[in-house]
Amino acid sequence: MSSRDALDEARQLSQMLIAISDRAKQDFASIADSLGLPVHLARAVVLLGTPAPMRDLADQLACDRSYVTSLADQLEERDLVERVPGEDRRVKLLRLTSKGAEVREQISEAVANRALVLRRLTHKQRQALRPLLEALLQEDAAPHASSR
Amino acid sequence: MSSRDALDEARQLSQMLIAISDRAKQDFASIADSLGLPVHLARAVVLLGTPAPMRDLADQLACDRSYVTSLADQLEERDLVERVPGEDRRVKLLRLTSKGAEVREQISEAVANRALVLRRLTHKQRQALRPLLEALLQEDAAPHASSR
DNA sequence: TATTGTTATACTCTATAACTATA
DNA sequence: TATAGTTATAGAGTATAACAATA
Repeated sequence: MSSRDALDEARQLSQMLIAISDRAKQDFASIADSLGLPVHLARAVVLLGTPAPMRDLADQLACDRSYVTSLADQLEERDLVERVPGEDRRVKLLRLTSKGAEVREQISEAVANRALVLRRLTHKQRQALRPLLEALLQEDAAPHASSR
Repeated sequence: MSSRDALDEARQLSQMLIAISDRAKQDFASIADSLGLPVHLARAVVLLGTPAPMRDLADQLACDRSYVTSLADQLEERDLVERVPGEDRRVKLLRLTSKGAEVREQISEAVANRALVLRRLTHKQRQALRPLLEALLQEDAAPHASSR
């Protein structure tokens, strides 16, 4: 019975967390949209605060290198990014153009301003929230003998 | 300056929330996978706790009716769901078969057991978390004159 | 006329495999 | 031989549009 309650509580909290993050993603999508960008391009722009090898971007986006090629093509078409040669001559870095940097600034500011955590929580509540989120994000420790 | 800090804090917290929900989704995906189900079918099974018109499922999944047709086909192939006629003769209800109900029970239990909120938080922490999440999920109230 | 579910079709996002140029 | 980026192609997931049956 109390175990059942715990499971229900877990389900509820999990669903709330997912709903919250879905909202945050919607917010991001609508910001990207207001700038005329598909979400995946906006994400890439945000990640390119500093010029990076295409390979690194693939790692950060957890996607294939070939997909980064297509992202880079789209970003170049929009004049947001340019490919610049790396030291290792196999490598190409993606670097924001000045327009790209401007767009990145706009996204970044809009995201922060619309953030649910700012609109809905007081400073004190945010302070209370952080350690809870940190606990949730702990890496799986050396698994207990019993689990799994 | 303190405004800048607030924006950084907002970014951090938002990213943490998204990371947490991504994990929860990964967990769900791996549960679905362990039962041999694609995620979208597992989600549908979870939603079908009680028989529902295909139209309702489309609303809950926020997808097109035509896509529900294809979900229903796949679920029927696996003998998890059957189409039963509704009162309104245009309507078909999706109802879990006994196998479907069993699978639903398995998913539900696995989800709750693996839930990060149970694995990482104490009871007290969960109690502290809930009101914060509730605040984050408040509907947008009558917008302030200033906003937007 | 409007709505439910279906069918056929097409699109978007992303991956895989094979290729090139370097290392 | 292994790695970075590219190309061509294919797949999964989902939508759109037109349709039949019913309301």
